[in-house]
Amino acid sequence: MAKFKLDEIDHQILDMLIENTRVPFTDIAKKLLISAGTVHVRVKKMEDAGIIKGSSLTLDYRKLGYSFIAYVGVFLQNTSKTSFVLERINEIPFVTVAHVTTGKFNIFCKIRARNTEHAKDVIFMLDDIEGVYRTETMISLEESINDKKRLMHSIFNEL
Amino acid sequence: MAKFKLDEIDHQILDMLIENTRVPFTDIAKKLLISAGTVHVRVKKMEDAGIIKGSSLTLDYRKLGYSFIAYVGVFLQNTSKTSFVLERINEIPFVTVAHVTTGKFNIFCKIRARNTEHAKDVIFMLDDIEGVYRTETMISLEESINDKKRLMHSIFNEL
DNA sequence: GGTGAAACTTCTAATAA
DNA sequence: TTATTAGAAGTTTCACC
Repeated sequence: MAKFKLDEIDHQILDMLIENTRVPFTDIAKKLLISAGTVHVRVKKMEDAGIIKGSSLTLDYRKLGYSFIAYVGVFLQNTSKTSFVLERINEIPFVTVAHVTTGKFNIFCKIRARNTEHAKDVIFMLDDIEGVYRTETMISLEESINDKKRLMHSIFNEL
Repeated sequence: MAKFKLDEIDHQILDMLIENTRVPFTDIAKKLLISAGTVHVRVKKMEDAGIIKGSSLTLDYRKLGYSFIAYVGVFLQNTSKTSFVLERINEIPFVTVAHVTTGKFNIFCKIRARNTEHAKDVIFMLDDIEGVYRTETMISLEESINDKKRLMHSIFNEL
């Protein structure tokens, strides 16, 4: 995968958009002392290059009644069943992220649920999938860090 | 935490914005057969209520040269050191997420790095934090699922 | 590459229903 | 609560640096 070259202006644009995707290009232009047209062209270029894959809202799931987060490690009976199991996992909407991993687990999921009762149901669904040997759950007591922006800064400073 | 009431219109608006935060309100209005002003008022209401916490770009970190993802479980010598350790972890920009957890680990992190070499450095930084007993790493071979929208649909259908 | 201005589109807030 | 509307603001294109 080729590393795309971004210059300082691109970095600054991404930096502002990462914090708020709806910040007007005219504001970005003003801050960076360039024209709004330039911002537009550069954003488009980054979209075309696939650097910017999309944008999404950050919602407060607690306020929607979903305050439970857990990570669930999945052990398979046999790694050849990985894609089958992933397909089944994909049918459970409360699993928001899943990775195939090396190390302790074969598959590693993040789940979101209303409460412990509901989480239990979700974990049982995972346990019940054919090919799953057992699971191990880590309940999140607190999401302490969640920071895209800091990473971005490091990436910028290194490039 | 009170559960905020969203009606079908709100759901649909969120649904469209989750996929693309820059979709014009006029487009949303057209699709839902309401006025753009109404879309505006409803989005503002959801922002004021804190349901919508913000928006962010989805970037392709691989294209930026960061294709390595791992989860790292941290064992502490003593849980009383949790907040101290979290502060130190927070100084490592390549740790993008951290949760305090029950279960196997005391703290659970997600890291992003350029490659295995770089990941090793990051993990060593975690290991070196005072109060950290040891760590356990799970390397992501493949991010198979990452879907906010599906969760949103379930939340909508349940409310 | 970038600019600046024109043409076009969207947003927003006030008013009315 | 929702719709309309009109002025303000933002986006996008393009001829020209």
